[in-house]
Amino acid sequence: MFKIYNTMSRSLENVVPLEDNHVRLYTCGPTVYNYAHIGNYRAYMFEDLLRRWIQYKGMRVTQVQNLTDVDDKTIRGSRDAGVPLSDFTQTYKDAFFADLKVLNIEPAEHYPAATDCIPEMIALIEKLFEKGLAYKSDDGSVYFPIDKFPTYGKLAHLDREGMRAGARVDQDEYDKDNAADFALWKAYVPEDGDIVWDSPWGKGRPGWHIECSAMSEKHLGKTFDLHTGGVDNIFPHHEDEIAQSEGANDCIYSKQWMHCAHLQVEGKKMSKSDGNFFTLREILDKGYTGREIRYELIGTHYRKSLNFTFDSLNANRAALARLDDFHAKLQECAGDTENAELEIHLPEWAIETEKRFSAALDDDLNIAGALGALFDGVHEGNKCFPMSGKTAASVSNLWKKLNTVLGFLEPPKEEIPTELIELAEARVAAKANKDWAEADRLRAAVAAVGWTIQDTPTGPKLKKNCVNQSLKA
RNA sequence: GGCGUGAUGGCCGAGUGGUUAGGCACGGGUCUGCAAAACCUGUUACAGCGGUUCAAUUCCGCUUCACGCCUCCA
Repeated sequence: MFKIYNTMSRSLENVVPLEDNHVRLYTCGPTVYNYAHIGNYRAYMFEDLLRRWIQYKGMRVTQVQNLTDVDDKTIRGSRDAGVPLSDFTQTYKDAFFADLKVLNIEPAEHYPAATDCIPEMIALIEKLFEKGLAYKSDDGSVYFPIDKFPTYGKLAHLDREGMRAGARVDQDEYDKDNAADFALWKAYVPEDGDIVWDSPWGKGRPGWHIECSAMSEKHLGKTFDLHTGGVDNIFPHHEDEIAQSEGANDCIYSKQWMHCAHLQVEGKKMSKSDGNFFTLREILDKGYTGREIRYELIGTHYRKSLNFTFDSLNANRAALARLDDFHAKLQECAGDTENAELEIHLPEWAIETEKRFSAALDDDLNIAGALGALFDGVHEGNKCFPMSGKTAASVSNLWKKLNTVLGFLEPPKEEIPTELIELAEARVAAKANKDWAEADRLRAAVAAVGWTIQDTPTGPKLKKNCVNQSLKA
């Protein structure tokens, strides 16, 4: 049974879909005003592991991830760039999807953009008016009166006393009944330029929180199974979504909530002034691959803050190389063994590996435990080489199956340059003549262009070295 | 002020009331022309102080330290 830590109940709970065998999942997506940073991708990576694990358990997933393409930042960005909002955000939408590919994050089923769902948001706000859960202020904006929603604060576990009015907001600056009331609809201001929609309450644009309430309902219904995001979303964003949706629909919004901790870089909170702020692209430019970054981002339990460092990124290369080596040997032994009913040829240690792997991920996505099991399996498997074709092929099948969850087990295909193959062949000849000096010279020549020759019983093997080993921040 | 996390060996990181996590790095050995990889093997940790217990890194309390949230940041 798959157990997760539900932020709402603050306890471990089984994942049992409301609809038979179908998990409906809402994951808060990016605000497309810039290239997403690796902290963003930590969250999306956690959600990727989550959806892949649900599928591994034999359930179907419908995931919705919203794209916030209208808000203060996108409007400011498009104005500064002097391009229309839709052009401005399109650049970053495209970049986002390209990044997901690089990281091998499985696409969600729906990526609704806020600007495509304005009518749904307006309808939801109208409903809140009918229930007395919305009011228009003197500035023309529409707010949600949290005092009229008794359970406000149930997710964040904040009470009215805890939310000290004026703690960080000057009450006088607002035309709200209560400083903690949040905007459902923001009245038009000149800085918004041509970014404006008509509504029953006048021109303006939607507030941020209403977006997710409207889009989740559109694609997943009034009640769905799981809602996720970064811990910083717990309050106020998710709390406000609950107030809006449960206030309007009188039913539970999301049955369970999961939140991932933040990512730090070199032990500190990412910030531009500390020089440790990185977009995915910047890490790639330093010579790391999407696969290596995936391994780094997925490898720490989602509720623990992840310290992203270049040292650990470098260490990951060695770990991945160990996995790749095992994989390569497996392929070699499997050859083109036919694939029928290979499961029955799984050796005991492989069965044990799968068992431990599953038990770990079932336990609130204990990825470190799962990886421990995987590496133990590699260790056991390494002792068994050379394996029979059938055994290797069935272990290889298990490897593929585990990779549907991990997404980094298939090594990238490397084309070996023909001149290197020639060098390796020349070296075989030199070795046959016991001309060790020439053999070493040829090996050095291969090494000079970033490749390694490994002598094996079946001849030399060429492997590309990890690139840019010494790169640092 | 309120709410809430966490402190594990050189580094990263699981887990457990008494029995090997794992990865990286490092040392020794086997194999190899030499390497590489693999295998064998070594270093044996749970912030501090109390308490519960036959037994605590694991449960409870306190202390110290670090971190997060308390209005739009994943």
